[in-house]
This record gives sequence, C-alpha cells and structure tokens, in this order.
Amino acid sequence: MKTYDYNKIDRKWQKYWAENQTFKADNHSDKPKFYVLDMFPYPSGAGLHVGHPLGYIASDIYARYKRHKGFNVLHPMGYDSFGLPAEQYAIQTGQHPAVTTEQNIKRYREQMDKIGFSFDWSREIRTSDPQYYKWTQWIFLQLFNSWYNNDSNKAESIEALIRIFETGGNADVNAACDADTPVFSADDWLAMSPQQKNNILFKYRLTYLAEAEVNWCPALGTVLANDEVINGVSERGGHPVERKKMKQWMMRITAYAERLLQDLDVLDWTDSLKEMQRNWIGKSTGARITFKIDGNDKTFDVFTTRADTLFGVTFMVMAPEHELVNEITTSDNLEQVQQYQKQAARKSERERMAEVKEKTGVFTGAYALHPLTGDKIPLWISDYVLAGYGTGAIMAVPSGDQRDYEFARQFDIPIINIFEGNDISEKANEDKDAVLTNSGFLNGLPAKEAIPRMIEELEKRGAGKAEVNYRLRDAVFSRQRYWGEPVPIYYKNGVATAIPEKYLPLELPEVEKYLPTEDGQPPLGNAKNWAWDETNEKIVSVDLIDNKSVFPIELNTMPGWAGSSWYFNRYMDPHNDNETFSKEAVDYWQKVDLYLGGSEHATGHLLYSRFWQKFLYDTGRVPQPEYSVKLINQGMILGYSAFAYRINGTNKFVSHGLKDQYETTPVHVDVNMVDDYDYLDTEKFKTWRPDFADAEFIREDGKYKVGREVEKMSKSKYNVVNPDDIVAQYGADTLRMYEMFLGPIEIAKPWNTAGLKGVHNFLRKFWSLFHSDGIFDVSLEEPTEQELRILHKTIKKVTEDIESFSFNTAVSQFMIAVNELSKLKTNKQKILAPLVVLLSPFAPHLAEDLWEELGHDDSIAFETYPKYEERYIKENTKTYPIMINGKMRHKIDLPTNMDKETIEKTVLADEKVQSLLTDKQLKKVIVVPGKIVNLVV
RNA sequence: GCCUCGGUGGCGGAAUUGGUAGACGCGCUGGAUUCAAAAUCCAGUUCCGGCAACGGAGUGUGGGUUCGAUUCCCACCCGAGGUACCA
Repeated sequence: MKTYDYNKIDRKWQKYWAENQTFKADNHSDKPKFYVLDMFPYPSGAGLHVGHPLGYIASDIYARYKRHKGFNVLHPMGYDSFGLPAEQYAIQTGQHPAVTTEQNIKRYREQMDKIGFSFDWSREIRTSDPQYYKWTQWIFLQLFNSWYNNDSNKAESIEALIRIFETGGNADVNAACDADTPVFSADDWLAMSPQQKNNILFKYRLTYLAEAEVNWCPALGTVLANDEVINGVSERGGHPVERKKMKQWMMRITAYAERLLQDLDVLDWTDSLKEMQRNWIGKSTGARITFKIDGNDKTFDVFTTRADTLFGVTFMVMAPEHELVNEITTSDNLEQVQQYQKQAARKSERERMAEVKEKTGVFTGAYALHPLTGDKIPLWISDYVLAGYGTGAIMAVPSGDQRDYEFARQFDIPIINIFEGNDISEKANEDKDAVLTNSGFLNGLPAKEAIPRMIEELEKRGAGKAEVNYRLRDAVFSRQRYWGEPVPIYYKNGVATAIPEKYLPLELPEVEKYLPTEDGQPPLGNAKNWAWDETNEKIVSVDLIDNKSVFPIELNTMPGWAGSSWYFNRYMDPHNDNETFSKEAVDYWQKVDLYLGGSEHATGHLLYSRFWQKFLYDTGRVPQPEYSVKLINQGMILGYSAFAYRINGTNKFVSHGLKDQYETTPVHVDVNMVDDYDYLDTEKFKTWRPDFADAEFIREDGKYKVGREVEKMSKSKYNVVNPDDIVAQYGADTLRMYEMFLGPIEIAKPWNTAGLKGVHNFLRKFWSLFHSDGIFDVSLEEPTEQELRILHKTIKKVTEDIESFSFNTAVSQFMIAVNELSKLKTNKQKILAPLVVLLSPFAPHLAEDLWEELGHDDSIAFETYPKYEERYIKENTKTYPIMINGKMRHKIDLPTNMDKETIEKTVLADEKVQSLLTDKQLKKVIVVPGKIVNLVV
C-alpha cells in the first residue's frame, strides 16, 4: 500500500526547484518588491545546528507567503566566512582556513538544501571571497578618506577638508574629531611637514590609527578577546594577560552616535532591542568640569551629569590608566600606586565592572582644587572608574552617588550632606528631586533647576561647560589575526597610505604559520610577499623593502563585523565587478523589508551595519539611511548540555545523583551520547576522547546519569544537534513545522525533540485526507456549511498568524482543522485545495506534491491564494460566562448582537442566576458585550 | 555589577492584551482493533478531596491597584542573551 513517502517527495521537489531556478529573483518586475533577509551564518566546523534553521524557516515561510501574495521576492543566502574558529583550527592542524571554510560551506549548503529553502542561490556571497572583500576594502578606503562635518551632519571627503585647512585653518571646522586636536591657522597648516599634516588628518578621518587598550598575552604573543580571558589568564594555556595600549585602526562610529540614536525612532524593531541600542549609545547630557591640580600647572577634566552636586565633592578618582597619574603621584605614594596599576592591568574590563562588592583604590598624594571654593580635594585612583568612558576621571560625591558613597566609607573619606532632610548614615541619595543644601548659591533648588545654574557659573569662571557625552566608543578595527580582510594600507616612511583603489582586492597572502611572529607581529608578519612596490604598483617580497619605493604593508586584518556591515546591499547586485552594487539595483530593492536574526547581535552587527549604511547614504551610494526598518529577533535555540562529573585528580566519573559525595569537576559530554532519559552511553564515552579511554564509572542503579544545563549551542560545549537526522527520519516538512511549533520565534528555548511525532502525524493525516487506500482520491462534491466554516476559520487564523509572525499558533490551527476534517472524513476538493496553498509555505514539499495531483488549478484555490469569507466565521450566539465577584459560576448562551441592557435583563431573569443570588444582595452588574457578565454582591 | 528578555500542568507552549487559565502537541492512564506487538482510532489527564454532582487551591515569591490580575504597579528570587577582539 502506498503511504506518505516524505523522503521521496522531498527529493523530487528539491530537485525540481533547483533545476527550474524557481526562486531566482529578477531586478526588474511589474510586481511590488519584497526583500526578506536572514543574518548569514558563520560556517562553523560543527555544521548547521538546529538553531540556525529556526530563523531561516520563519523567513522562508514569510518569503513563500509573500510570493503567493503577488510580490517579487528577494530571499538570498550567503556566508560570513571570515572568523576566528577557522583560524584556530588552522593553527592546530596547519590546514589553510580557506580549505576548511570551503568544506564547511559545502556542508552547510547540503544541510540547507535538505530543508527546502526558497533561497535564490544565484546571489550567494561569501565575505572571504576576494571578489566580495575587494569592496569591503573599498568601503574601508572611503571611510579612510572621509571626515564627519557636524554642521552639514554628514560625512565629507578629506580632500575638501584639506582645502578648508589651506584657506582657513581649522578654527571654523565643526567636525567629529579627536579631543586633543590643536587649533591651527591656514599658515600653520601650510608650514607643517607632510608627517605633521598626516597626523592632523588622522584626527579627522573616519578610520584612523590610535592607541587603544587591548588584552595582551605576552606568552601567546597575541591579543585576546575579553571572552578569552578568565581571571586574568588566557583561556588557552592559562598564561597571564595584561591591559596594554597598542596602535590600532579605529572606526569613528561616535561621529554617528546622535543619528544612530535618533533614527531608532523610525525603526520597526522590538522596543527591547531599541532600548538596548539606546543604552549602548548611552547619551547623557551633563557638564565637563575642569579641575586644577594643587602645586602643578596641569589641569584635568571630569564629566558629570550632576554638576549641581559640585559642593558635595570630597574626593576625586582617576582611572588607574589615566595619563596624569604617573605625573602627579607623590614619591611617598608611588610604590602603592604602581602596584595598584599593575593589579588593575591584570583585570579585564568586564571583571572590573563585575567586582564592585568591595571598592579598592589608593591615594596618589596629590590634591585637586575645587573650582568654586578652592578647597583641596584628595585625588585617588580606583578601578571602578574606567579609562574608556567620559574623561577617565570623576568628581566623587558620596552623598549623591552610591558607588562614591561606598568608596568613601571604605576609606574613611568625609561625606558632605548636600540634600535637605537627607540621612547619609546608610546610603547615598540619588533622587533627582531632592533639594540642595550646603551648596552656596544652589541652596533650595532641585537638580533640574540647579544644573543649568551651576553650568552657567562654571562657564563664567572658565571652569566648565555643558557637554553631551556618549557611552558609545569608537570601534577598534584591527585584529592581530590571519583569517580576515587585509587592510589596504602601506606604510610610507611611517605614514599610513592607501593602496590605490584600482589594485583592490588586496588579497590575503600565503603564510607558513598562522600564529603571531616570534617578535609579536600579527600572523601576516610571516608572509614573504607582503610589501608594496610604489613605482611598479604591485605586491613584492618583504626582502625588497627599502622604504624608498618599496614599503611594508599593514599586518593587521579587519574584524569579523567588517564584511557583515554591508552584505545586505551586495545581494542586490552580487556579481558586479565595477562597483559595490549598481545604483539601478539599489534603487529597485531600496532596503531589506524583513530582516531576521538573533538578538545576540543587538549591540554588535546591528549597530555597526547601521553605521556603515549611514556612511554609504552620506556618500550617495544607497537611497535609505536605514537598511532594515522591520526586524524580527529570533530567539536562540539553546543547547541542552550534558555533564559527567570527574572526581578531582582521578579518571573516575560519578553519576549525577551521587556527585555530592565527592569533590568533582563537571566535564561537558557530547549530547549525542546521551539518551532521552539522561543516561550516558559509557562505551561511546570511552572511545570519544583518548584521555577517557580508561575512564571508570560510579553508577546509580547500574546506569550513569548525566547532569543537564541549558546553554548557548556551541561546538565547544558539545551540545550541538544537527537537523539532518530529523530530516532523514521524518522529512523536511516535519522539521520545518516542528521548529515553528516549538514556540514563538522570538523567545529563546532549549532544543528538545519531544513532540516531533505530533507534527509528523499531522502531515500524515493531511496526506491521508487526499488518499484512500493509498490512491489519490478527492471528491468534487459541494462542501457543507460545517466544512466551509472549518476552512474559512483556518484561513483567517493562519493568515493573521503569519502576518504577526505567530507561526507556532498557525501550526496549531492547521492541526485543529485537520482533526475536524478527519472526523468528518472530508475529501472535498473545494475544501482541500485552498488548504494546500495555505499550508505550502510551511510544508512546501508535501504541498507541491498534492498541488500537482490536484492539477495546478488556481481556480479551486480561490485563484492562487485563499481568502476567507466573513459569513462562514460569524457565530450567531456567544456563551457568556456569568461571574459573581469575578469568579465563574454559570454560563448562558446569548445572541451576539444583543445590547447591554437586554443582556443584563436576560441574565438576571435566568433561574440559575436567581438561585445563585438568593441570600445575597446585588450591588452592581458589569456587562462587557461579547465577553462577560459579572455580578457584584 | 550594568543593559535586555523570560519564569504558566510531568514536558514544549496557548490565552482575542484587564474578563471562562491550561488551546494545540508530547507524555501518561484506560478502552477498541490484534494471536501478539507496532501503527491507528476513541475517552480521560493542573493539583488536593470526592464514586459522582461538586468544593477548595492554583500562572517563580511577597505585597498593592481592581467587581475581576498570567496580564498593570512595587520589592525580591531564579534562568537566558549581551557587556565592545566569539559570531
């Protein structure tokens, strides 16, 4: 007997779609356009896991739905193929990252093909492809050759800036530039050496070189991410790590801070995501106040949002890295200060922010002078002040700020109470409505009125001014890595110089080793051919460097986010060799209409890409200042990690239930060795890794039970589940519908396969409606009212659910419909055909197959897309719950069109209601038409 | 620590946004079918008490607003993501 052969159906239609290029999008069409985009994946060695398809399936459903609705849909896919894991694998195995990346991409493609996505593969892009990164480098050079004009509020060319300098110096230039940019006249400018001019220009360029703090690991000779630093030592090898300043390429994203903030208002993103970006940009309006140092000519600035609390300052704190610390520290305190600096350098930024339970710090021996009273204020250093935020120094007001309060208590620094009726014995008063006292001319005022008065006073004395400060920092754009885009820059006598655009792409050179060089240079320092011959304009051997016509090329590469900051535009015109993308293509597609991706990118990719888009907008390359107005954040599918418990110092593992009897360390075990009941296959475990070959087990009831924990799905946690097995066992349509059924797309949830069977059963039942004894068999009879009701209710609900991205409830709705139709044994074409079309975005393989058997007749499916009819959905009666004091006590069926008064009368006349009301006094009747009747007694 | 989100049966999750909590699915229990099993179908399934009708409790915890709170407000606990070089 013929059955629902999903594997055969999957293969048939996947082949058909590929051969017919069914989903190829055209850049010309009479139909309205719609661009559905997924965040492209990093092709990891672990393969595509079940979390990736969650978003891709959702976007695919929407893309297919939109095609049915008559749109010209662009739905592309590609790979973010530069990244650290491929490089680390290369370091371990010597395999070229390009080779492993290619293998991984092949694997990803096979896996995706099995799920039946409607991607236009003719537009595939890879960020590691020279034909792609050629244009990433090109954009880098455009940024390098631009500055941000705060008056016109956009990026402009550096050539134009030079002309301004030549005629009028920089006094009238209102630019986003470094804080230490000196003021010069046109004559000054003309008198400068090329080197000096270059240094000035770097203070304006949108990509520039600067000293930035990094986690430097001397033993590994490399820079580490905060993630890779644990308790001050490297994750790999446990070597000490220190904070160190290094020359880095930077991106002046802060120039765009205000626009990035303002334009959030036009984005149709979740409020939470916008809030996250808002907080990340962190605009605060306040004041910059300048303090003199006692017995020194130097001054330093602090930023504060509460200038009104200036009279409450009893000490000052500088970040340990602050440039003045070494200069002002008195000899008595030098040793302590230096020791503290060393200690702070060992902590990562995150650790410093996390460890605030007990404040630490040391006194420098120096004093600042209060700008109004002239009082001497002790100057401390502490790691709760971060060098990277504000000015790297604060004025501490212990009565008004909790952190300052704790610090003062810790070190017995006096606290001046500056708020009326305030008790400072327990904590600081951070209430902005509190009224000031002990504050001279500000007495009796709340913060709102006092702040402008204080700023006015400071401006009068030249000791401060109003200032807007952003938490957002310029982005470090250098990576001491191999597997990334080379930076198209060479160093001509120390001056960073652009490699001319026409020689792009500057292709990654071959190296023998992917590790840093012995003298601590980035991996590209190992390249033999990595020098620029300026005369002949080509890449030559480093042996030829003479610094006359042959110069060294930049050794840093670009970060992972470079390639992903503009790829969405490249899909519009992916094979263009002459430019990033044609004006024609971008004018047609404009922007992404629906973007789907994880919320873990909230303050990374989603901010950087907005920044690049705005820059491209300023330079006229794109017509929209935002590329993705509508964004859906799919929640991550989390892994369900499994742990075995190794008894410390042994190779014995104790079962989860007994682990408390021993001193143990949990070890991640591969979830594929664990069954549904959390029992570990100990034999597999022994062969899994060589060091476990002679492992012994302490079991409970003869079995070894693992511990479980929900974590991010990642190869290193051995909790990755691949979708292939599910596709093979149940078919692609089951996987697609199950992932949607799992829960709302935007919520993070752990992967589990319980329930797969239910979705699979649904598809089998649906297939069965069309078949009797395995033979296709549908009836041409007219449907009954009851059948039409089921159909139209389903169309209404599913359509609404798709439009609102509630794919989980849409799947439930299908299940309800099929259950009801099964009970009626419906096999009528006029009911089933529209359902096939409706189901096709979810289960395209099965739907295509049934549609073929139905004869591709659009007229039986309400002409290509089913629409519901209101008359089949309207109910004539409504069951009203009758409540007494909010508790449900009775139900009464009433006509839906009955008005409020009649409902009340009818209900009160009801026998059961009257019996319920005996011995009770009715106080009020609340009638909510269509909803409830509540009797208050 | 800070920012953002979440917490509902044995499990994944519904709930028209202040109006019958637990839709749909899994699992479990009983039944039909079968020599038997699988598969399928039917019924039941929040917990406690009761043969039942029914009664009581119940949406992380503690308070509050309201005729009525999973939903709104306050405080707290727990979990997840991000925290600037993972992508």
